[in-house]
Amino acid sequence: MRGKNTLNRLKEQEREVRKNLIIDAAERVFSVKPFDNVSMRDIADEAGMAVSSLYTYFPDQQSLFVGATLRDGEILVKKLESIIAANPGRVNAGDIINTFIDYLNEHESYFRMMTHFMLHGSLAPDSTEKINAMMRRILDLFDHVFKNRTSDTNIRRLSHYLFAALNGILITFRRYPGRSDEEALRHMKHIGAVIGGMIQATDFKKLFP
Amino acid sequence: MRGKNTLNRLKEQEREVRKNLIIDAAERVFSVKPFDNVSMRDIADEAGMAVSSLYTYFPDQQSLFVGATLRDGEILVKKLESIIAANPGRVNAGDIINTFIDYLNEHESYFRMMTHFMLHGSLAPDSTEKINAMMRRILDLFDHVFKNRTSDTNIRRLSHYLFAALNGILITFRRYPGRSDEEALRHMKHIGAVIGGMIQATDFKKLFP
DNA sequence: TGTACATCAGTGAACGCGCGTTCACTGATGTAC
DNA sequence: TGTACATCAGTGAACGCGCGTTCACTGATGTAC
Repeated sequence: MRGKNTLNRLKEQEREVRKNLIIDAAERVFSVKPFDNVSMRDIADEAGMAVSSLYTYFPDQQSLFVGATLRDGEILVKKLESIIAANPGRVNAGDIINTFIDYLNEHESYFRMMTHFMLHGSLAPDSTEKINAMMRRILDLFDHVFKNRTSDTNIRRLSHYLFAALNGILITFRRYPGRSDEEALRHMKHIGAVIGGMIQATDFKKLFP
Repeated sequence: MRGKNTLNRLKEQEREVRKNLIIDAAERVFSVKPFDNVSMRDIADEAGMAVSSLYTYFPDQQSLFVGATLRDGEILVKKLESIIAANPGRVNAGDIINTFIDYLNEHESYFRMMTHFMLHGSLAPDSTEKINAMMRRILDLFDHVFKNRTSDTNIRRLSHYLFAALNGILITFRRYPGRSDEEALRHMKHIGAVIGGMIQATDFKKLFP
């Protein structure tokens, strides 16, 4: 019995490793092709396995895509948490903004999926719930930027603003035609700095009493 | 000769009318289905004609989609222009923001296409140029919000910020799960008001010298 | 006015293609005796 | 230790489907004489 459990546990771990390898491959494909054009065949090729093997680890395509989103989202949340933990009293807007931009710029997969889900809306109910839960966690972390600077209702609204504005920067300038990736990133950071500067300079208690 | 020209001119006008009817139908479909899932068959059905007839007016699907984008963009530009013309000295950020949000909220097609092109990037060169030209016109109009409030370089950067932030609002909250369309629009206006308020309150000369 | 012909918007069926997914099978590994 | 059997990740070929696009054709309208 005991031996059997150990074996099952090892098998389960092995399964997780494979799942992650598949997601790794998927992300490499995402960085090259538009999200909606990525096929199960593309991912299988990149992972060096047969298409049908993907279905051993993910019941269907959407599960694979959502799995990748959640894995990446988890990492982003951890990064934001560590920034906040480093300076809990006074969280710097610029640090949060730059971390967010860097992360979404690097992790094409996460960025593409988020916008994809936002634009399409239709998603299996439990997937929607998982993605929403993650968005709420990110908003909770954004709240720290505005803490003690205005009422609680306004804090959440400002986090929504920050989240929307950052998404907008990525979507609008990530693939700005005629610009290299480095130029695009630099430009996004500049615009991010505009947001950060305005947030730090604004007296929210006075502006939204 | 003269008669022939008149006939040709009438035919050309008739052609434009048909093109617009097709685009009207396409927009009705866009408002119901995700942009990437709209097929030529959908549009033909909605327009009440055979699929093959669409090709009498548009050489291919992308031309039809770009045609719709440009037509809608033109209307948005006109609206923004009239706001600016009404009060050229001191353009109110809130008016511009609300017009933009209302328009993109109503014209699903324009909104979806803009984000689609932004996310995919790959587009026939002359289509890219046309869409970019329109984006530049919109940015030029946004410039008026910041005119005389900072240096010219900063003005353009602020217009980029405003454009990105507004796109982000639409993409993030247009289809917020569990909210009705009216609630979503109200929320977007609220966040838009945050942006407008901050823009009006910020002393850009001091913040970005 | 009547007839033969030209034009051309619009049609319906068909095309090839890539997609997500399924399934009978393989073959390596572990287990039982 | 050797043999028969069970398990199961991984395979390759096939499935049905919806897509964008093409094309030979139709039929109404206009033109020439």
